Amino acid sequence: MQNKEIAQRVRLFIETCRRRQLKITPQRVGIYRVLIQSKRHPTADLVFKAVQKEFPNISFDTVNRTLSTFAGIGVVDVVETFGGPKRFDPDITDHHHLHCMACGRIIDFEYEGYARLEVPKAIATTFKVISRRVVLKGLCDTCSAKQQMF
Amino acid sequence: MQNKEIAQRVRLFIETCRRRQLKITPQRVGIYRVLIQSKRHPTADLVFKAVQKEFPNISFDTVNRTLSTFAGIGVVDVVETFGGPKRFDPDITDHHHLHCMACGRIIDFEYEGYARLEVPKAIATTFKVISRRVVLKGLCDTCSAKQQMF
DNA sequence: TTGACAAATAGGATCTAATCCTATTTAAGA
DNA sequence: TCTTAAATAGGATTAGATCCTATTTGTCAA
Repeated sequence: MQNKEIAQRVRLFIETCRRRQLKITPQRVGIYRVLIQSKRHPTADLVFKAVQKEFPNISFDTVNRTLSTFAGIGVVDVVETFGGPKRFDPDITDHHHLHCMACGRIIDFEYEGYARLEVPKAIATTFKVISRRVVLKGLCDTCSAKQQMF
Repeated sequence: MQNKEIAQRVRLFIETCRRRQLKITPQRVGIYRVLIQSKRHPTADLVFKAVQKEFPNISFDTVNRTLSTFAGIGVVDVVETFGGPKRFDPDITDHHHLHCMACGRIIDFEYEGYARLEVPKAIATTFKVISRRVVLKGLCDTCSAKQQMF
């Protein structure tokens, strides 16, 4: 990601914080910068370790709490998992997930075929849908090569 | 669920265990019976508490380990969550999920529109898909009535 | 600018979920 | 039966997440 793009996204992020009356702290900006540059679906611990390079005294609690705050204002997504630590997704545009059941890897993909996954009418009336995603479980190429047991 | 249906499912379950060379222990059968009669998506702890009524000395570890074993042989599903304890789904037929972001409730639904969610060709060649599910996040009726903040 | 105040942070304590360890028991096949 | 490997109970340990409180800091109004 270009420095220019990062700066632009940080600017938008700051706007969002103001709109939501969240204080702009150096920690929050630092965490956000790490997030948008991290490879996909980091855990709080991974973000913590990365942010520590810039803020040696930052606490895990701050990172974790901040990630939840970000999720609350829609700046980051919490992705579906099948156990284990929470994972965050800085890519909040529409996309879908493959989950490898053997190694736990999550692979993003986009597909127009799912572009307008329509919500059944019966549901639309009782449930306010905010995001929609297709989740495919299975085995990635490396893992299915290794084992025949599934 | 009718006693007759339970007995039939237990019979099939026992067959599956034999096929996989798993010993048929009273604990396993007890856990399985609780599972198929439990309301949807119980945690290991919930299953544990229910099974304790029949087996006062059963340990949590046994229940938890057994649930993983069951998931391994496809007798139960581990469902996607967004943090918190693992949840198991005794309904292994195709269906989809609504997740309420406020109360955490998971609501099952079926919809023919999603019946044969085709897997993109590019993916089918590198990833062995075992299950497919549409996951909708949002707010259930009770929660969206309470809060306007999303 | 400065001062006041609510919000945010650091750091440790606590809680909860999950897994591991080991002695004992038990299912299943010979 | 007898044997053996698998499974269990129960406690210990680990990992992830949250909570608590004293201190610091961003923001807004004077």
